[in-house]
Formats: sequence, structure tokens, C-alpha cells
Amino acid sequence: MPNKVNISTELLTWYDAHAREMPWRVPPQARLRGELPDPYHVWLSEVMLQQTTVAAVGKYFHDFTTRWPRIQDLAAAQDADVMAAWAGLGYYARARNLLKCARFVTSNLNGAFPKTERELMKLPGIGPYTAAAITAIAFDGRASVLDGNVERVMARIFAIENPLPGAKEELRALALSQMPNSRYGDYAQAVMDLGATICTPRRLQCAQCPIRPKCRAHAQGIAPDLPNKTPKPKKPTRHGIAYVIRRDDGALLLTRRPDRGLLGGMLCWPCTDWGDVDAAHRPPISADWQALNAEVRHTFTHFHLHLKVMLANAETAPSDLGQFVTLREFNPDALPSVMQKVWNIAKHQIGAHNSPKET
DNA sequence: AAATCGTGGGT
DNA sequence: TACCCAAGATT
Repeated sequence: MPNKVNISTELLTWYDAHAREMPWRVPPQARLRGELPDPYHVWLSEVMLQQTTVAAVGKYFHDFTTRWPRIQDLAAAQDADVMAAWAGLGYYARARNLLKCARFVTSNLNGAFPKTERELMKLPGIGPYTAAAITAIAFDGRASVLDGNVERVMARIFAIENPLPGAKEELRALALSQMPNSRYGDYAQAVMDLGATICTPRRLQCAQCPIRPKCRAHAQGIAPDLPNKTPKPKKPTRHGIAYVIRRDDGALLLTRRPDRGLLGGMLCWPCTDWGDVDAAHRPPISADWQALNAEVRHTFTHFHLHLKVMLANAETAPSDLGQFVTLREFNPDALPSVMQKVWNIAKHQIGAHNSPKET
């Protein structure tokens, strides 16, 4: 039985008046005049926005586009520079895939992104959502985006009580059924803006909602309860020790993690493995190790981490342990957040230790 | 196909 | 505090 409800007209009208401004976005009035955004900007912003808030992305998008204005510039960048620029944003596989993708598009596609979902999906780091988003937003192609916002909006409009992620394909079909016959890019951004500002997970703004009259969940008084989700398992806690090695000239020893796995490709302090019980002190080099009082607590996607910090002075270290970074070159912002926390503890101790010398 | 992969903000 | 959540992709 065909579904006659359609919200695209109301949504586009609402978007014309309420579209949020973002650095990578072309506002609806300009799009109606035929202007489209730079596909490089759309791709970069969409990858950064994967599981990441607009607020967190802002600074990184500005940094990347200032430093690498075109995709060819990014393709020519050093791996270490891109990983450092991404540090703090999380999900570091995105940065590695970003570079792979930039180099492929530059080398094999003359710097131009494909315009179809099928072709975009072949590129590293571009999945179903991002392929649809680039198609619709950058090229105004007919594509239906399905992200967390769209899932929530569809679940409420149609009062879908089946829990996610099982209900995903059902919600995908409903989202597809709502597509207008033009303005695909504006429509995609309109649904996501609605989900981000009106049809939010909590503290819904139904009084401001342009499609409230068509919302079955609102009519039934269950909008705040949707979408249902299967409960997540509790996170275990893991334990480890981070080792900060300092040369007398102030240089610090850092190691680069392998490309696969947690914090892959990122610069880190040498660490023990992170296990279910307190880690035994296994110093990476023989030295006069000092245990610091404070402990780093950090939560990853699927476990909590308690990280003790130990500090030692050493003039040399085996190269397979890592490399000394001079005091001048050391930039804590190039470390992932958990390792920045380690530094914040270690640097206080170093400062406390050194200050008597200088006075 | 269920598990893995970060981080910061909101409640 | 503890949990939820964010413009998901990959294996």
C-alpha cells in the first residue's frame, strides 16, 4: 500500500527560512540561483562530520582548507602532517582514508570527484551516507541520505517502534519515499537540520516543527521515546602505563602507532598493553623511573582506560621504541586526546622538577 | 554481521 | 555519575 504522506515541501520551505550557516555550505537562496559548493569542501566536511558534532568540526575544517586549499594540496601533504592536523578529532582511520582518497582522486580522476553514489562508494572512507551526501549536496544529484538525524525524523513521522539498528532498512525505505523531485541537496540538508535543531533526541521542539501535523509519533504522544534502540553493553575498564622519556635537552620520545587499530597512525607515548587488570611496570628502557601521582582517565568508544604515567630521563633509546622529538618541534596538539592528557600530567612534574634548577 | 573505532558536550 | 549522543565506515 503506497504511502501518501510527504514532508518534502514543508521541509524545503522551512529550510529556506531556517537553514543554518556553515563554512562548507551554500545557502538555499544561492543554490536556487544555481550555485553549488566546492565538492572538495563537501567531501572534507562530510568525512569530518561522521559521528562528530558540527561544533567540533568547525576549527578542523578551517585549518584543513586554509592549509590545503585544493584536493591536490592535500594529496601532496605528508602523512604525519595530516595525522597531526586531525589529532583530537577522533576516529583516526578517517584521516588515513582521507589521504588515500585525496591521492586517488588527484592521481586517477584529475582531481574531480565522481558524481554518482556507486562510484563514490568505491573511494576510501566513503560509505553509503557520505556517497549520498556528496551526490546530493555537491552535485544536486538524486540521492537520499540516511544518517542518525534522518533515522530519528522518519521513526517519529511514521511512529516506527522497531528498535535500531534493526529498523535501519525500513527507515531507509521511508526516507527514500520522501524525496522531492528537485533540490536534492537542499532537501538532504533540510532533514538533517530539522533533526539537529527541532526533532532532537531530547528536549524536542515540536512547537516549532514544520511537519508536526504530519507526525504520527507526535499525534500518539510518543515522539520523545523514538527511535527505540537496542541497549548497549556496559563498557569494561582497561589499565595501562604510559612512559614519558625525556632527554636532558628537553626532547621527548614518541612512537608512531601502526596504521591498523586504535589510534592507528598517531604519535603516542610508549605504553604497556592495555589489559583488564593493573599493568605490571615493564619499562621500555632501563632508567630511573618515577611514578606520577595523577592518573589519566579516558573513555573510548567501547572501553574505559585508566592510564598511569611514569617519567624518566634518558639520553638514548633503541630506534624501534620511537624517536626523540626536540623540545622545539614537540607539539602536544599533534597527539590524540588521551595522549595529550598524559602530557598534561607529565609536564607539570617536569616543570616542578626543573624550576628549582633555574632559580 | 557484530565489533571496532575517539572525543567532547549534554542531561 | 553514568549514560547518551553526533552529518558512519570498515572488516
